[in-house]
This record gives sequence, structure tokens and C-alpha cells, in this order.
Amino acid sequence: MNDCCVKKLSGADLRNTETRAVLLTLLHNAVGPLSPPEIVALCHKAGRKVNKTTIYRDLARLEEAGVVERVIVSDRKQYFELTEKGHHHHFVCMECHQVEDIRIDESEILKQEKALARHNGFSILQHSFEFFGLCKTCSS
Amino acid sequence: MNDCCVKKLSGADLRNTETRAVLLTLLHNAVGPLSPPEIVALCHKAGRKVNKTTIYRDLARLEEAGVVERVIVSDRKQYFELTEKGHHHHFVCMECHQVEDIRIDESEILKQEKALARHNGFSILQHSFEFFGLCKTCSS
DNA sequence: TGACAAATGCAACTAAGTTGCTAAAATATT
DNA sequence: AATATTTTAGCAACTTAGTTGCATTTGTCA
Repeated sequence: MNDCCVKKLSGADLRNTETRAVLLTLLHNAVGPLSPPEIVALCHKAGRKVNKTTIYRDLARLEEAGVVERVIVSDRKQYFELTEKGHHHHFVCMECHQVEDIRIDESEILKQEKALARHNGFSILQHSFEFFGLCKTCSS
Repeated sequence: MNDCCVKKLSGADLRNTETRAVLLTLLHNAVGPLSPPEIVALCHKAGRKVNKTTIYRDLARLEEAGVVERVIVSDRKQYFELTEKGHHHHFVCMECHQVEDIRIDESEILKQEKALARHNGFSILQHSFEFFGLCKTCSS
């Protein structure tokens, strides 16, 4: 298990297991957020037999510990990514369904959020923007 | 069945059935998009016994016909709303999970979309913004 | 009214996600 | 290093959303 993983796990009071190392490595290498079924499939591909229950529970614990974040993507699945990736949004390819991280300037949006909250009487605590279209590969 | 529904259905080459009238009325009166299980529950509440299969199929046909739109909300369910409501976004209450329609000025965002697409090599065809927080009722 | 296509309901199915319980592995203790 | 303790893993069973095939019923139009 690499040092980075050990640090993340021990800092979170979680035991260092091979499954967690694989999980964190997968999330680390991913170009976008991963869903639990995707993670299970990738583990199996990497020769590691894991049960989906374990993945769901590990993700829940890592989320509690602040190591991963549950991400809001629109296709009726949960997604997770490393917290260290920071706040960003997603591009979803309508053809291959791949999800890519993207970063945008939010200054204008934050202004509008404030106005919205004031006007409608609710408080806005977070947001999620998704863009849909064809990715580089699928559009060429 | 009210005139409005009849027009929507005949214009879409769909037969006028009581179930569809109820469905369209529910969507018409909703403050936000509805999920199929929600629609089934609301139908039953309104004294109309419908099978979920019918609702899923009716929604699919109405979507094809452009009468309703499949909406992208983040909680792993499909949602539908009347197309006539036009383009807008959603506010999701983190407490009661109610989804409300909201409208924002997108001029700044559209500019960024163009830049993003150019920069990353993909084409953006649609987007979906969701805001999360506490609704008027839940925050008071 | 009757023919025919469309719509409905039912049962059976898939897939994501959850929970309880037992077995196994990781850490702490001696 | 061996063992006690606690966490983690795996399995089976379950829930809910959503889908499909097929038989039956209902709209629509001649």
C-alpha cells in the first residue's frame, strides 16, 4: 500500500486494508467520479475480488472521514471522488456516459445564489452543475 | 378531461385516457418535477388505481411527443415536468427533499460553456444546475 | 356496432443499494 | 511472538426503481 493511502486511512482512524488501498488508488487515477458498481468492476478487473457491501461501507466511512465526497451526478447512481480534488463540476458524455471533471469561474453564480435565496426564502448550502454533450472521443 | 389535456394528447397522437388526464393535471399543478413513484402515489391518493408500468410508459410517450421532459435531479430518481414550463433549474431541500423550480440569468454561464467546450474539445448540448439547502418551511 | 390499434395490468425480471449476522483479518496487549 | 480485541469482509436476504413480455381491455374510426 502506498504512503499516501496509509496516511489517509490512519488519519481517518481506519485500518489499512488492501481493498481500501485499491479503492483509493482507483479514485486517485480516475478522470471523474466513480460509482460503487464501477468500483467493484474495476477491482475485479484488477484481480481483487471484493463484495459490493464492502465497497458501499468503505465509501460511507471514507465519506464520514472526509476523504471522499458523494457527488451529485444525474443518472440515478451515486458517485464518489477524492475530497482533495476540491470543488468542481462535471461534464457527462451523452454517448459513452463518461463523467469528466471540469472547473469554472463561479463568482457570477454565487451572486445569483444570494439573490435567489433572499428572494425565495430558502438557504442555499451547496450546488451541483452538470454539462451534457459529446466528449472529445465521441464527437470526432 | 379538461380541454388543455385533450389538446396536448391529440396533438401528440395519443389517446385520451383518464390516466393521462390525471397524470397531466398532476404535473400541471406540481411546484417542481415529479418522479414516477410520486405520480403513482398521487394517483392512488386521487382515487385512481394505476399500475406503475402504465405511468412509466405514458411518461415515455409524452416525452417522445415533447409534452413532458425528463429532468435531471440528483437523487437517483427520474423526474418529469411539463415542457411548457420552459428551461429552468431546481432547488432541492436537503430536509424534506422537495424539488422546486427556479429561474436564473444564464448569460454569464453560456459564455463559460463556450469557452469550456473550446478548451476541452467537447461539445456542450445541455446543462443542469441544482441548488441544495433548506426550503422556506424547513429553515423556519 | 364492430374491427383494429393502442393502452393497460400483471408477473417476472434486472440493477442499485441496504441490513443483519457470522467469519476473517488487522491492530493492540502482554 | 502469541493472543485478545475490535474492525472489516463476505454472504444472503431484502427494498426500491425501473423494464419487458404477454394477455386483456379500451379508444377510435369506419
